[in-house]
Parts: sequence; C-alpha cells; structure tokens
Amino acid sequence: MQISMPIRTPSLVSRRRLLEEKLIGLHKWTDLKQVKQVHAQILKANLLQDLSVAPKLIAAFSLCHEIALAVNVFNQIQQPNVHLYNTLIRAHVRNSQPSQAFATFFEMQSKGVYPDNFTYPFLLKACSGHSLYPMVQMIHTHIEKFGFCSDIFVPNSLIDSYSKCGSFGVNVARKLFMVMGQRDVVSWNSMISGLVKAGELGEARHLFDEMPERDTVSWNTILDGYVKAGEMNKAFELFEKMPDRNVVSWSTVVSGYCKAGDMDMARMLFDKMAVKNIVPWTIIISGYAEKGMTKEAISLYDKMEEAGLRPDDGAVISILAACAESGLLGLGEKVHASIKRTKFKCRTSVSNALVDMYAKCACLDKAYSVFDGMARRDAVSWNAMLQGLAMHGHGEKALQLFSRMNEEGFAPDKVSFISILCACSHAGFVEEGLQYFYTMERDYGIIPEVEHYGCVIDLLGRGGRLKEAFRLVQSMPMESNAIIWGTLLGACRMHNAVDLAGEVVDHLIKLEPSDVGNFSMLSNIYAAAGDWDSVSNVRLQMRRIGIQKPSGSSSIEVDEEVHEFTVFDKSHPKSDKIYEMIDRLVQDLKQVGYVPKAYQ
DNA sequence: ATAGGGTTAG
Repeated sequence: MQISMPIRTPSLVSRRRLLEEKLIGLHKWTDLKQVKQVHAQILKANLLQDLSVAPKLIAAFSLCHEIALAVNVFNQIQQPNVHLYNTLIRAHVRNSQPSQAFATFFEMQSKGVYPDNFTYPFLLKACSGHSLYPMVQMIHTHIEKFGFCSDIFVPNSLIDSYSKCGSFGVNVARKLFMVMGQRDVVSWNSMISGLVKAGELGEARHLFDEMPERDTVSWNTILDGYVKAGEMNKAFELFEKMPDRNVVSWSTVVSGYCKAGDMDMARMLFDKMAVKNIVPWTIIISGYAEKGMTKEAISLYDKMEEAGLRPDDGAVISILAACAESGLLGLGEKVHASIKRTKFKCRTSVSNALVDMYAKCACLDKAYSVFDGMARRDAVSWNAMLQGLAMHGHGEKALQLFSRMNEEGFAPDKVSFISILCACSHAGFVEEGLQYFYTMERDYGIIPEVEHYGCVIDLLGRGGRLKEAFRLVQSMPMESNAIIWGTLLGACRMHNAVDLAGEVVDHLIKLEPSDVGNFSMLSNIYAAAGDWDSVSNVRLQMRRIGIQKPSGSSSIEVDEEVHEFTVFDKSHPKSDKIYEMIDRLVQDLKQVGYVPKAYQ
C-alpha cells in the first residue's frame, strides 16, 4: 500500500494525493471522529468546493446520523450540482425526514438544476418508508413528463414505492408491472414483495412460480410471505428446498418460529446458523424477551456482546420494545447501559424506545430523566411519556405534561388524547376528561375514533355514570367492539350493576365467544351480589361452550424471573397455599375497612 | 428487491 510508505517531508501535492486516497471510501465511514478529522483536512487542503469530494463528506455525516453537519457542508458549497443535491436528498431520507427531502428537491428545481435518474428513486424511497401515496403519484407524474422511464431502475423504484402504499398502491404497481416492456429480477422481486406486504400470498406465489429466473432474494421474499401468514410448516418446507440460503433466509425462519411462540425450534435454528449478523441476534433476544423468558434473553444478550457485536439502532429499538411489552426492566437497563457506553446522544426513536420501556416498567423517574435529556422530541416522545404517567395513575402530572406540550408548540395528536382521557379516567377527573374530549374536535380538529370513545366510556363508567356510558356506546358514530363492551363490563363490576352486566355480556360473547375472562367477570359480578344461582348458571354456560382461548394474563418480575398468572389460575404447584395467603390478606384488609370488588 | 424498528382505550 502506498499509504504506509515512509514519507518524511510530504509536499503539498503528495499530501493532497494522500488525502484523495483516503477519500475514496469516505462515503461509507461510520466513525464520526474520523469523519470530523477528514473534514478538517479537507478544509485545510481547500478541497471542499471540489464536487467529487463534498458529496462523500455529506454521505459520511449522514451515515453517522449527523444530519445537521451534512446540511452545514451542503450550505457552504457555492454551486451545487445534481449529484450534490441527490446526496443531500438521500441524507434526509436516511434520517427519516421525507419533508426535508422534498424541500431539497423543490429548492433544486427553483435553482434550475435538473433531476436525473438517481433523484427520483431517492425521493421514492422517502415516500415508501412513510407510505406517502400522493407524493409517489406526484413523482410518477414528473417521471412521465420528463421521460425517465427508459432506465429500468426508475420504474422498479416506482413499483417498490407504490406497492408499499397499501392495497390501492399495490393495484397501481401491478398495472405498471404488467406494462413494463423489460423486466429484470429486481422488478419481479419488488412486485412479489409488494404483494406479500399486502397479504396477497396466493398471487405472490403465482408470480414467483412464473419468474424466468429466481435468485436468493426471490426465495427469501416468498419465504417471508409464508412466515407472515403464520404458515410455518410450508415456510420450513420451502426453506429446506431452497437452492441457496443466506443470513436473511435463516433469520426469516427464526423470526417465524419466534412469532409462532416455538422458541425451541427458533433457538435450534439460531444455534445452527454459521453466519450471524446483528439481526438474528435481535430476533431471538426480542423473541425471548417478548415471552418473558428473561434468563435466556439476558444470557444471549451477553453472548452477543461477547461475540463483539454492538447493537445498532434497530436492535436497540426492537429489544426495548419487547422489554416494554413484558416488563423486563433488567434487560432494558442492560440495553440502556450498552447505549451509554458507546454513544453520547441517540436518535430520537432510540430515546423514545427507552422512555417507553421505563414508563411501561413503572420507572417513571427514569423515563422522565431520559425524556428531559432529549435533544429533540417528536410526537412519539411526548405520547410515550404521557401514556406512562396516565397508565400508572399520575393523572395530575399527565395533565401538566399535556399543558407543557402545548406551551412548547407541540400539537397533540390522536394518540395524545388517548393518554389524556385515560389519565383523567384513572385519576377520577370525570368532568375534566369530558372537557378534553370536547376540545379534541373543536380546538384541535381531531375527529374522535373508537379508541377515544372507549376512554370516555371508561371515564363515565368508573365515575359511576353507567347509564350515560351505555347510552354513549349506542350513540357513537361507529360500531362497538369487544374492547368497548369489556370496558363497560369492568365498570359494571366496579359498581355492582348486575342487570346491566348481563346485557353487556350478551353483546360481548357475540364478539369474543371463547374468551374466559368475560365469563369469569360476569360470574364475579353475580358472586359479589350474592346471586349464587346465576354464578352456577354462568359456569354451566362456560362448560357448554367449551373454553379454548386463554384469558388475559398479568405478569410480575421477581429475581429476574417473570411470573405470569391469569384469573382462577390453578397451574402453580403451590396454588393452594397461594390462595390461602390471598384469603388471609383479604381478611386482614377487610378488618381495616376494605370492601373487595369481587371475591369468591 | 429479502430478515429485526417508539406511542393507541379493558
């Protein structure tokens, strides 16, 4: 290598040549420190205005998630060309800021710089990550007007973007695919992947069979189709007869078994993998975490780090989400520690995942400290924090945060209102909650959805205003669902409204005929009212229908082990002793004046 | 072009 040759006094020319050699791979660098060093060297050598150097620097900053630095470099260039604009558009896309990407596109046009074959695919990528159907259409119009369809790369991107915009988009993609004069393997793969995403597995399989030639990506795509449809037998059959299997193929089946809850099979395949990158580790760790198998999840996380793999943003977000769902504080803290070891600041979505995890694990102070330390917050950050406060009964604090959100200029969205209404109902602020519900549409232009009605029904129900709640269910502009009736049933139990409960359960069993929870709730209500005939009647009904579906469960983490339990749970070997203990506790509670809502 | 990716009422 020339670089390692001893050079004592490099002339300006050779120094410049050395720098140029370094710059060849610059656009792929991910180490911010190194990129900053080279940036300084470029400035010193007066190379920044060189239009083959600046795009590489922008790309490198973008790969380090330093979009501000990338924009800064761009703004210093006196005469940006298409290539430079394309690089900035790509940087915005990578940073999940489609609106910035489009702003750059419009600026470029106003400066008289014409887009090229690369501009449109980048812009289309910006849309497909966010399903911006109208934007895809707009670009499509541009492309047809300027006639860029000759390059197969462009129509392929169109098919990919359209097919990621819901079922209507898939139709457009299908038509484009049909009229394409020339197709390569990417065209076929894009179309098949779109059909798989839209749930059209049959048609996807048909195209797969018709393809003139298939590569590993084609096989992986159709394999994922079976995995997404939950058809693990067919998926595994396909996996075994694939001509070539790569990391993606293996990861796909491992993920399928995780989703199906077959952790043994998932683990067996995972252990068999010869080549592993961060993705399969993420899949298996999240899989264990989701099932509450803390020990396995933590031990694999340690093994992953021992193997020298650092979790990237995707891994962190995915594992933290699984921790949040199952309440695995221990693993969540471990992930947080890994982040703190390697990064000074995280991307907004990573901090959001941390806030959500801490909030769901009831560590509200830690959630708050991450939230307060964030450089930039988006709607998700506010909503995760609001929801955490609401969920754990801190109604007052949730409302305070809601005001702060408004003061700082963040418009609450429909999710924020779910949290606010939930906060009011858990804190017993019935009138305030109703007022917030009314302001939604009036002041913020957000049309209440079934979830919001659900919160208000809970609000009224908990507040004892059962009749109003019931009337609201009947007068809402949309169909009621099992969650709504379940909410109402919970309220009936709380206020011993026996007659109404029977009526509610009638609706409920039509929607969830095999859910034990509904029956046990009804039986509790009759028991609380001392109506033992009705209790045995419900029991009889339960047996007649035959209950297959397990009811909802609660879980608690003790000594790094998650314990899960359901209503009437008798599965624990010491369950007699446990119920004895509960009896004693209830007796003690009664002595100090507690009246149990349902007890038998 | 294919695998993992924050917030949503009981």
